[in-house]
Amino acid sequence: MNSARIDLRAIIKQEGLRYTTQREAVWRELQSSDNHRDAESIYFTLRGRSINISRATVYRTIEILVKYNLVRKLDLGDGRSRFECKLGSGHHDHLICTKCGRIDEFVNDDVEELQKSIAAENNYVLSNHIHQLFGLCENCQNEEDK
Amino acid sequence: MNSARIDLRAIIKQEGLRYTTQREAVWRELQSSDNHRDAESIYFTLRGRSINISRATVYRTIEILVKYNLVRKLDLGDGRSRFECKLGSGHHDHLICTKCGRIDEFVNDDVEELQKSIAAENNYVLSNHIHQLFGLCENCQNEEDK
DNA sequence: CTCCATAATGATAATGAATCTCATCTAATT
DNA sequence: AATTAGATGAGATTCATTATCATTATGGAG
Repeated sequence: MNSARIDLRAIIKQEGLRYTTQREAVWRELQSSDNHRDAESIYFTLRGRSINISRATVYRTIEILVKYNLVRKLDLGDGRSRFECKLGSGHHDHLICTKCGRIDEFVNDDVEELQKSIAAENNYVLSNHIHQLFGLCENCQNEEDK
Repeated sequence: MNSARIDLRAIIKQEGLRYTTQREAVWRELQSSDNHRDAESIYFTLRGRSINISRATVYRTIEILVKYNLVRKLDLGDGRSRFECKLGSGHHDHLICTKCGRIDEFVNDDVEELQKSIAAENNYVLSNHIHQLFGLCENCQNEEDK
């Protein structure tokens, strides 16, 4: 895998933007931590590490990372956006436990193929999709039994 | 199809709730109009018909309709919830044009089956899902050519 | 290395959807 | 018609996110 710092710096520079400590910090945080992080969590983690950053800058930086396809924005239905680094893992969709909030990822090529035919049948040119399965994860099913 | 007014009144009564003009109006509006309505649009439509109603009541009524499975809540990714009447159409998912906002519906049993196996493989008990395909509709593809 | 234009930041105000509060109103039973 | 608990409306509140704008700092020029 490429060094992420170099990747971002290159892109940032190429666009005539400036490579700042805040932008680097957000990008590192998104790479090093679990996926499905929300902006608030990133904000507090960085503040906790004595990195000067504001919420606005967290959002602004994520916006850039999304724009340059380094980060994917997720809407898991709980009112806040989640973000995941796109390096190091291919496309996947999500299973979400409605009880404990656990998030699992899945990949299914058959579904992807069907999406293409559905789009074709309806004369759409597909750009992306949201596919989320909600239910009870294994642990929470067992909890229900008690 | 059953008379909707009777349906709602019956459910409302059965639950010890009260059948009000506001609740009837929201329900009628959701039935008679296109799907994918948002709360604000319902609010203004009803106000435009000289029906006394507040935003809060629109939201409260929709909450009841969703609870009793008469209405489905949709999140189409534009920051506000949409609602569609569940009478008169079976389960379906959505194709959304990213340019003009057009919304089409699709049904695909193969995908539904695959969702079940994906859930099973991951030891989830499925309760619902979100499946949305984003892209350019036929009209907007043609616009691009010009 | 210093200067400097201007991009980026931070504090805070603003926005917008959705919910909550509470005084007032009204459905519906007696 | 009286009663009472549920329902409503106006407005306040919340929460995530975006906009504003004065201040700061990056990075190329000299």
